[in-house]
Amino acid sequence: MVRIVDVAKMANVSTATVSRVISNTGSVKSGTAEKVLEAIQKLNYQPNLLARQLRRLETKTILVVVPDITNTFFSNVLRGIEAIASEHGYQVLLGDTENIVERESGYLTIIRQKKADGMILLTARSSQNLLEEIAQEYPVVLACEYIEGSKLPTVSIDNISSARKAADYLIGLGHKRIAHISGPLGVVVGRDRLRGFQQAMIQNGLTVEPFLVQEGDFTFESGFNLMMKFLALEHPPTAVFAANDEMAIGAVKAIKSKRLKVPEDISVVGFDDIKFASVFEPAITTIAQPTFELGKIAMELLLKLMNNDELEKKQYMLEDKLVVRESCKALEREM
Amino acid sequence: MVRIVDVAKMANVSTATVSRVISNTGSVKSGTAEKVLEAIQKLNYQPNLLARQLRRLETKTILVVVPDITNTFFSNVLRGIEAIASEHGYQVLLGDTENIVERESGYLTIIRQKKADGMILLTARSSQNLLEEIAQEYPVVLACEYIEGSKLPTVSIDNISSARKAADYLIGLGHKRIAHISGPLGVVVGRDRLRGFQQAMIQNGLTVEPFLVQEGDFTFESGFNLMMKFLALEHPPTAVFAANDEMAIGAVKAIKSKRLKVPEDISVVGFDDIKFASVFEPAITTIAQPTFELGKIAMELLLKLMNNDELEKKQYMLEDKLVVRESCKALEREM
DNA sequence: GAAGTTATTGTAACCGATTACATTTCAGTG
DNA sequence: CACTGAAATGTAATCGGTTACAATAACTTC
Repeated sequence: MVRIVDVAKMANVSTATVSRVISNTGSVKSGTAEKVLEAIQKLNYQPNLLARQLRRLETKTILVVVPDITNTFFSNVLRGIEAIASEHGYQVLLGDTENIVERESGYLTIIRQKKADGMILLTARSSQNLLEEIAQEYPVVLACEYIEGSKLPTVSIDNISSARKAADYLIGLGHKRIAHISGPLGVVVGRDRLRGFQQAMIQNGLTVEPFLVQEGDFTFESGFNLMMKFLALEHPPTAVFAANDEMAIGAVKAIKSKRLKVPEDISVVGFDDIKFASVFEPAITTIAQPTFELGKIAMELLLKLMNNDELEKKQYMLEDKLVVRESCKALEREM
Repeated sequence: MVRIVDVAKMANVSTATVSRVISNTGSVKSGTAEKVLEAIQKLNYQPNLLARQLRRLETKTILVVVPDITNTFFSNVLRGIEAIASEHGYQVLLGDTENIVERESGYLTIIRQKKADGMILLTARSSQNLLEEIAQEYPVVLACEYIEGSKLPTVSIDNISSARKAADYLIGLGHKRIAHISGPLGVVVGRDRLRGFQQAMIQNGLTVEPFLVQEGDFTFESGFNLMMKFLALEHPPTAVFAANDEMAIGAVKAIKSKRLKVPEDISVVGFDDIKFASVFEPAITTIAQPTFELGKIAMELLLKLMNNDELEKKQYMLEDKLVVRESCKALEREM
């Protein structure tokens, strides 16, 4: 391995000078700099980052914890994060919890071990205490999911109002028996989207039938299975709001498996606007979150935290929008 | 920040003893160990990994470079890698090139800077020389894509024979005018799948019409656009083999946009078996690669390389299989 | 109880860079 | 030409652990 001393020796200078040339700090005569650069070239020298980082006590790495990297929603947020990160010379270490809660806390220790300068959580399901404790000491930003009553810096959409928007849309189309396939209720987004759904129903004078709210786990399969439950009813709902697109697509598949049609027989609304939502047939009407933007702002926030800059604002709520496609239809007949 | 000396002081021992307790090496009296552990607890001490790694000259981190993390094919391979990696105490640093070739070489320097002990490339599009040079000095494993004539440790399927298998299937169904939407021909997988297609055609006495082979770039959009070109022909092909599922789905969408049906009017075969291939309608007939397994074996290979173990075998070819679903149909009438 | 082992603990060098501080070089000035 | 201040360079401490080696303690054996 080529070390800085090897370069120094070859160029006939001290390691300090080499270091100065590399990092472009301090003053070095142009002649000397040339000699050094030449030696670096010749030896194909690459500074050992571990050593540098140890000395500077920073890693120029941030950790991003994702619940499911397979989901394009998260990978798109990730891209927003990466764009800003690399702009500022930061590398992104990815942690995929695969929806296993325990893995999350595993990743929390990475930051305590100084393998990363900060972290962005796209999932926050582990104990709030642990999280707040870590956030006291290290720069942490929550994106997409937030924790009620917590003062952690957060970037997200307003899941309650978004869900309300989705339900309002169905109600506006004349639907009255509307079912909801929720996300896991142990997770804030799951609860919030349910709450938004309930608010919309109540505000419009509709009742939320307990059986028409079923708890899913954000997977395609759960969407399929829960929809099958609804379909087994004597009077199935005329519309379904699923808490994410994967479950919405699962629901559509279930409906089709019963030889019913979407949207003619049953309308379906999803959430997230994953890539596939527009490709699927029928194309899924859904709530689009500004994924890239979410990632971008989260990273910018984290940069400020790591710099100890003053934050004008700690919680950001971004605008989502309802993307109307083909999976919903106005209710004509009574069921 | 709590350092090892703080623990040592509190427990009234030397740093060496503390270190021994932490890493469970050497002998320490159980009484002393207890004192140390207590101090660690009390101070909430976490060893600084940078320092440890610098001393040990290892990072316990591997780098995985992916062309597109949004593609479930790659994220599934990644899961295989992660499973084995974490089993052995390794962390996975993810690099997403977003299909930009230059980014790949950017990631290559990470390993030279000792930020990772080894790397697995799920894409190998940059200069072969650079790659071989790096591989001389550092542990590198290629997965999914391989480089012709290179002696790098590789795990992949046999793209040529797989593509032949796909084409043979269409030929077996009676198709004669078969088109191919290839991957980028600058990439080995792209070339190999094309070659397999050509071999199958020729072996079955069919001609490969030049216009019926179009070069795509693995995106949904390119599949759509190229299929539109085929559809503009006076005699469109009766079957299409796309070099990946995204393009296959794009092709199906194009076909449907012309009010034609899959598979009744045109049969389509994809490649990779991404999650969505089975959900899409019609469900796409495709070549399934053992993704998890690919990742697993790649990581096992890398572990051996990093350990300087003898490799019994450097190139692994895994079995793929043709998954027959709904997107193909036997040709009945002549077109 | 002395000699010989073995178990336990401590001291200090080391990993490879960065950087505060010290020293040398050099240009400019009176 | 001596003097001054700035520029260029060097020396050595430092980051926070690990570990080779040295020193000490504890235990056997005769």
